[in-house]
Amino acid sequence: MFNRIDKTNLNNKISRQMISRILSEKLRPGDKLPPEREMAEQMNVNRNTLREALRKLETLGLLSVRQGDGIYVLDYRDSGNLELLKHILVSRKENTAEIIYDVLKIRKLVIPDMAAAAAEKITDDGISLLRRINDDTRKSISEKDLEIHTFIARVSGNLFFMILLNFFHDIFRQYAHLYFSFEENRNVSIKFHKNITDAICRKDPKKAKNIMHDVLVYAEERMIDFMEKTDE
Amino acid sequence: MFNRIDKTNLNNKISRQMISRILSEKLRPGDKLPPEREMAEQMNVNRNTLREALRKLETLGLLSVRQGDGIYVLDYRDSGNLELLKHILVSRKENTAEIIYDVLKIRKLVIPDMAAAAAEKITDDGISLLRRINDDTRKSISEKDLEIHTFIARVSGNLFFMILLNFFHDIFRQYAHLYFSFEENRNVSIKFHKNITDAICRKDPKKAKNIMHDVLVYAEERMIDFMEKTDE
DNA sequence: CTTTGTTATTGGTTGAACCAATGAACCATT
DNA sequence: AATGGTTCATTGGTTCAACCAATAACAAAG
Repeated sequence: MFNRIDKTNLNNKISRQMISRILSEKLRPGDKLPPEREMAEQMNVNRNTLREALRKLETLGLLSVRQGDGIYVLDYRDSGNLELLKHILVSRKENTAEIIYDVLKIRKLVIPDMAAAAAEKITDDGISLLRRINDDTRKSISEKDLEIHTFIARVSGNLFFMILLNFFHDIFRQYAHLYFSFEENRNVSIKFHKNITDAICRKDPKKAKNIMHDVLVYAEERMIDFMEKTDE
Repeated sequence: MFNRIDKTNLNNKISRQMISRILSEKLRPGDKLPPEREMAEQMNVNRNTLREALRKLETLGLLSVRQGDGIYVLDYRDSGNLELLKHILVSRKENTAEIIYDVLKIRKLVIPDMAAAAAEKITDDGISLLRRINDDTRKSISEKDLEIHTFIARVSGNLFFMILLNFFHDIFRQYAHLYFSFEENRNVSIKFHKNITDAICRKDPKKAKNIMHDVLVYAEERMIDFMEKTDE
């Protein structure tokens, strides 16, 4: 009904401005920023507030802050992290599609093996839990999909899988509603939930991997359809 | 001769302490932290300094900070990112080996496809550049190895590959010196550099992928040897 | 030319004050 | 009873001014 009011904090605005300066290459790797006191004055904010923003950029791998020396811009291709990739997707509208394709490609590469690992490691308790999640009829398909994937990630026992899955969910969250609004996609998911649950509970890594791979290929195709349509 | 003096910044120490409290589950997901003023007093640091640390934890996906309400601990399995994984590896010594295995597994899954993508996308300019890097005799094998991988990542054109490669380098940096101290490993790398360069320059994605996969399997085995030895 | 000391610059930390969002309690209207 | 309005204490957000500490650049000494 109503749009969300933008209540982002000041230090958030500062960091977003600086990130966009770096991603748009107005600030280039190796560049030395003005002293904190000077930058704060230029932006008309307090130095402490600016420093909180700097700490964030530092954590994102965009800046190197050296006491007594100064603040330098890093090459995000060398030091950037996944958190940064999210920022790029919301700030740079031009290459969105290209980056999404790249992310889809790696998702297709990684997540099937996550399902295989889960099928290898699942315990009897895990099996009954997974079946219960799958049989639960109260939740929407979209919610159930998220829940099943998250559960599989945890069963895989590999923290790296969990982190990557979270990342993919963050990236594709905005498209989920669109995707599940089509009945055909919903039906594919219902079938997928049943099949992947069976494969994992039967401890069949190969089958789990194949099932996961197939559904990702399907989702990728739908995704590309969306992107091409919104391009027009 | 002398040990390095710990010159880490105060806000760094604060964030490390808080991270370790969360990872050791003294602070659990959903827990509400004391007010900033109170925490600052407990730690005997200034509130502004504490806030810089909080900003970092927030960026790492460990905390949710809400004005007027309070600060809450998030479940890092839901919201953590790769940067956090590095922190875990330096702070939690117990599961180091387990996490390293997990990382090795995903590296083996992803990086071969990066080589394949590079072989598909490389241009004539790229080919001559890669050959020049490979023929350069001034650099150490370790340096050249890093340079070749980084170049392949850039040629792949996939920012996600670059970020993951950086992550892997960060993780394994400390082991690189040990690895390249063995002549056998150095010889494997020399051969690998030659072969992967040839495959990519001949635009043979399949071969590039296989070569990359094989060398990662070899490195993984050596890595596991190291880990088992240091365990004893 | 190298080493050592000095100094200006720049990030790091501090304390106190005030602003702004939130939630809880209470009240008034319906 | 249920809903909306008001108030207030709590808590994060921002600002200001001052001082501490690391670094680089330069000068001085050898």
